[in-house]
Amino acid sequence: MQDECTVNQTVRYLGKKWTLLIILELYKGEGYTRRFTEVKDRLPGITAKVLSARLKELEEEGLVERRVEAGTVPVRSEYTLTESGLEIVEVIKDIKRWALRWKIENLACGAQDCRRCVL
Amino acid sequence: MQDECTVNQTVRYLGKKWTLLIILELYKGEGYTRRFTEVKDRLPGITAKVLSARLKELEEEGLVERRVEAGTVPVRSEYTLTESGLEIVEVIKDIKRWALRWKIENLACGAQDCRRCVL
DNA sequence: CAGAATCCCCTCAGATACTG
DNA sequence: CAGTATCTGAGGGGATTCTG
Repeated sequence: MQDECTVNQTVRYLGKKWTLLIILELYKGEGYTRRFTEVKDRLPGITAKVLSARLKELEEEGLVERRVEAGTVPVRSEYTLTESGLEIVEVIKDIKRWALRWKIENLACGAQDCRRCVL
Repeated sequence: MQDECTVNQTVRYLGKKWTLLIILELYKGEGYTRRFTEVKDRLPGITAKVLSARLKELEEEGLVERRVEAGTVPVRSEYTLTESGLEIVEVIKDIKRWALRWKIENLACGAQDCRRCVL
C-alpha cells in the first residue's frame, strides 16, 4: 500500500493537532527539555489526555525522550527532544516560513508567540 | 485558540492521508500538471472520492489550480501546482530526507518510486 | 472521464472525573 | 505532579453505486 510511504507515515503523526506545537515547546525549553505541566501550561487549550498521547507517540517515533526523576514526590518527568526531533524543528520552521509567505491573511499566528518563537 | 496558528492549520490538511502524495504526483507531471485519472492511476489504493476531496481542498488553499478543458467529450480536467504548491514540494523533500535519515528501517518506501521520484 | 451520493466504520480530540 | 479512564460528538476515509 502507498500508505507505507515514509512521507505519508511521517506526516500522519506530525499532522495531528498539537504535535508540532508540542515539539516547538520542547525546543524552547532549556536543553530542549520541558516537564509535562510546563508544556501543558504553555499550550492553552490542550488537555492532559491529548498531551500524554502525543508525547507517547513522539517517544515511540524517537523524536522525544522521557526521563522520570527517581524518588521525587511528587513525581517529575521530563521530555527532551532527541537529535531527530531537533532536526525536524528545521522542517517546522520551513513550514512556518511557507505559511507566513502564502497565508499572511492569517494574522492570528503573528499575534501569538508563534512568530517570535522560532523564526 | 492555539489552533489558529498557521503551522498547525497548514499541517492539518497537509497531514491528511494522500495529500502529499498527490502534490508529488502533480509535481512529476509535465508542467506540474496531471489529469484526474492520471493521478488516480498512479496512486494505487486511492478512491475517487478522496482524490476529489483532496484536490478541492488544495485548490481552496491555493496550492493547486484546476482547469477544465472546454467542449471536450468526455470531459477532461487538469490540475496544476501553483507557485505556492511548487514551494511546498521543497518542504516535502525535506520531510522525506528526514524520514529516510531517521526511519531507514522503513524499506517499503525505498522499494517504491517514492525514493526515486523527488530526491 | 471526472466526479458526486450514500453507507458505514474508525480515529481524533474535547470534557470530565479519578489516581499513585 | 503526571498522568489514566470513560464518554461523546465530529470528521476522516474506504467501498460501492450512480451520472452528466
